[in-house]
This record gives sequence, structure tokens and C-alpha cells, in this order.
Amino acid sequence: MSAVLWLRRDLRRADLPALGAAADAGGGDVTVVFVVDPEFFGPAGAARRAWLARTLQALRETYDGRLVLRSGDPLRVIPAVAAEAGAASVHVSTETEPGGAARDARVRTALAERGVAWVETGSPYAVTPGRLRTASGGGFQVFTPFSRAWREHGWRAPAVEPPGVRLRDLPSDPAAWALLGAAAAEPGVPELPEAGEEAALRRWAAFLDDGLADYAEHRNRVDLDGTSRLSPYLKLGVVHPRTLLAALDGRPGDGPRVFTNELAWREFYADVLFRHPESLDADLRPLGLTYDDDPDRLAAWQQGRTGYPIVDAGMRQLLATGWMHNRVRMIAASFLTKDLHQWWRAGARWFEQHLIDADLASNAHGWQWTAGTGTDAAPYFRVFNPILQGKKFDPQGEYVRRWIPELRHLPGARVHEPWLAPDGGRHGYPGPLVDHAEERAVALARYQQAKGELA
DNA sequence: TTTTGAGTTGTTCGA
DNA sequence: GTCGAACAACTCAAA
Repeated sequence: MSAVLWLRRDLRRADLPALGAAADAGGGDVTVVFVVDPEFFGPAGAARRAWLARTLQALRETYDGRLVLRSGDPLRVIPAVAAEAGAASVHVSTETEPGGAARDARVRTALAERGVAWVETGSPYAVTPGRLRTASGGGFQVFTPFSRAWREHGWRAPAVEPPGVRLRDLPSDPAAWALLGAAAAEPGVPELPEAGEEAALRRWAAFLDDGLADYAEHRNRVDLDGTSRLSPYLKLGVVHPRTLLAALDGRPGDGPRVFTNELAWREFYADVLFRHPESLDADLRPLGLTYDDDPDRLAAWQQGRTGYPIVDAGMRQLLATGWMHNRVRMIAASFLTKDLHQWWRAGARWFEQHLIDADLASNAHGWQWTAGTGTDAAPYFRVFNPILQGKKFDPQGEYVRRWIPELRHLPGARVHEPWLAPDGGRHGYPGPLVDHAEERAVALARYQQAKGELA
């Protein structure tokens, strides 16, 4: 007897319930497989491809070199691997994102036709999406009640790998490892965090030591390294939130409480997306807002040339590192939707392409929150002022100067308003693409108009 | 069943 | 410079 463990968004070995389930079913014999699906791999930006590739290279070491890598459509690949391994069951962590869930349903059917069992154990979340219900039986639409229910529900202790697991090897598709090797070392790929489970756990240990105590105060400061930087690992399941929650358990203070809340947000949005799969691409609450479709303005935003320093610094950080500080994500998102009047989906797509931590649910619903179409009810007047936000969260201007060399001659907070400098302050940096006060008024007027039409 | 009040992350204006 | 109110009136959990 033998079992197959198919890894997708759980690229680790520690705290992996599906591994234990596979070992139990297979009498200890487990064949671990990852499938590179060109349909998903192709459209990703270079940084995202490199991050996945390096994570898989590290994962192979974690599994003592016995990670079977195949490429192609999982619908064909997984049944083939199960047959080669002589496995009676295929084990996975439950996937709840719309695309992955649909894929799993097809693979499950294909396996059933061949008499192979499909076993789901665990998920990428502390509480699997769909499990929590309101008193009236539906899904939560408001964060605070969700987070209360989520904490009350609680989660399991981290899973421990059973003794005596024997990893079975099968030939990998050599072209697949070559594809990943090329992606991992592609020229022009930004500098990325160190990949792999050990690196993730080291980063977590360093954050517990060094960042957690000040997290509540520092997490919004874009000029400080005040965040955990664990999101790229969480995205691929290199570390499970349950592992983090277990380490936070019993720690007093604002830091642990606020950090736990951030994990709750990730789970809230996963739950909302699970219950509203269409909200990945469409307004959760369609207000009938009108949007412009202006490729030039979108391009200026994408390339960090809007003339608003905090926005441009963030967009350049994204292209340079595959990551952007969360506060700047909100500022940049507000600018695209409220100042440039583009549909949130255009920005969400750009983030999905370039963020190495791009989580489908958090990204889509973070954007919807900014656009005013999401779970947070109707604060239509929430339009970020990029200058105020810059002064507030980058008070010395250090973040802006780090990412916009053209503005390094401007001292302190003056970097947030280069147009006020005596010489015009430009030095090759563009002037403001639009006037924020004017566009804010336009955004509010459009909201009013949509409201009027709904009534 | 009906009513009440709270809701991640904001800005501006006027005192 | 700081502070509270207004922005306009929705959704939904909970009492």
C-alpha cells in the first residue's frame, strides 16, 4: 500500500496534517508530488515565478530530495502519478479558492473513476473557510463579529509528523525542474527573501524577538521594518498560520493581539471569497459606479510616475522587490480608484502579477474595501490624501527617498511635496499627474450619482 | 420580531 | 496645533 501527497499551497513539511494522513493511509509510504500547471505559472510575473521556483527547490531539500515534480494539467498528471505509485489514495489540504476548488473537483472525479480515494485533511487556514456561520446560518460580512467567532472557534495544535514516514521517489519531469531552474535564476528578477521552510521559521523567530513587541505601533510605519514579512511564506504555505498562532498563545500585549488580528483578516477574506467566488472579479456590492479606462494613467501608476511621491515609491518598491508595504498598498489603491478613477480590478490584476505574496482573497477584497464595493459598508468619503498619508506614515521621508532617487535632494518631509521646493524640486521626477483635491471631488460626485441612480 | 448601535486602516472644516 | 463634528445614511449582528 502507498499514498500520494499532492502539495499545492502547503509547501512545507512541518505542521502538515495531510502528510500524517497520507502516512497513515499508505502504511508509512508516501509519494510527494507538486504539479507545475503552465496555466497558472505562465501569466505570473518574473518575481512570482522565481519565488515559487526557489521555494520548490528548497522544498526538495526538505523532503530529502524526494519531491516528484511534474508539469501539465493536474487532471491528467495526478491520476498518472497515483497509478505509478500504486497508491490507493491521494491526499491534499483543502483548497477553497474558486479556481483551485474547481480543479480539485475534476481531479477527484477522475481519481474516483480509477478507484483512487481523494482525502482532504486541513487547509491553508487555522479555521477552514465556510466553517463559521452567523446566528442566522450565513457567512459573515463584517469583520469584527467574524473575528470574535473565529477566536471562539479556535484551532488545533500544530500537527506532528508521525514516525517512520518512508518517502518514495518517482521520476520527475526533467523539463519541469529545468523550467524552475530557469525561473529561479532569470535575469532581472528582484532580490527576494530567502526561500524555504527554514528561512521562514528563522524570519518568524527574529520577528518574535525583535518586532512583535512594537508591532502595534510600527506596523503602519512604511519607513521602518515593522512588519513580519511573513506574507510571501504564508502565500505558499511554507509556514502555516496555526504554527504562528501556537507561538503567540499566551503572550500578552498589543503586539500579539494586533498580529493575531491580521491573521484573522486573512481568514475573513478567504471566508468571504469562499462564499462569494464571483467577488474575485466582480464588485461584491455592485453600486453601479462608473470607471474610466485610461491605459496611459494606468501605466503611469504601474511604473511609479504619478508625481505623488508616496504612491510612486510604493509602486517602485513593488517592481524592485515583489513586495510593498501594506499601508502603501492602500494609498496606491486609493489613488488608482479615487484619483485616477480606474476600476479596482485593473490594480488588483497588477498586484497579482507582481506581488510575491499575492493572496487572491486578501488582494481582491483589500481592493474592494478601498474601492467601496467590498465588505465594509459604504464609507464613500474614504479617500486617502497621498500627501497627508505620506507625512503621517513616512514622517522623515526616508521611505520615499529610498525608492525615488530623483527626490533624494529634498530633506525630511519636504519630499512629500516636491512641487513646493524653490527650484520646482523635479530633477527628472514628473509633476503631479492630476490634482488630488479636484479628483477627490470627482470621486465623491460619482459616488453620489451612483447612489442617486440606485434609489 | 423589532430595534439598536457598531462598523480596520479617512479627510476637512471650523472653533 | 489640536479637537470634535460632519461627511450620508448602509448593513447586519445582537439585544
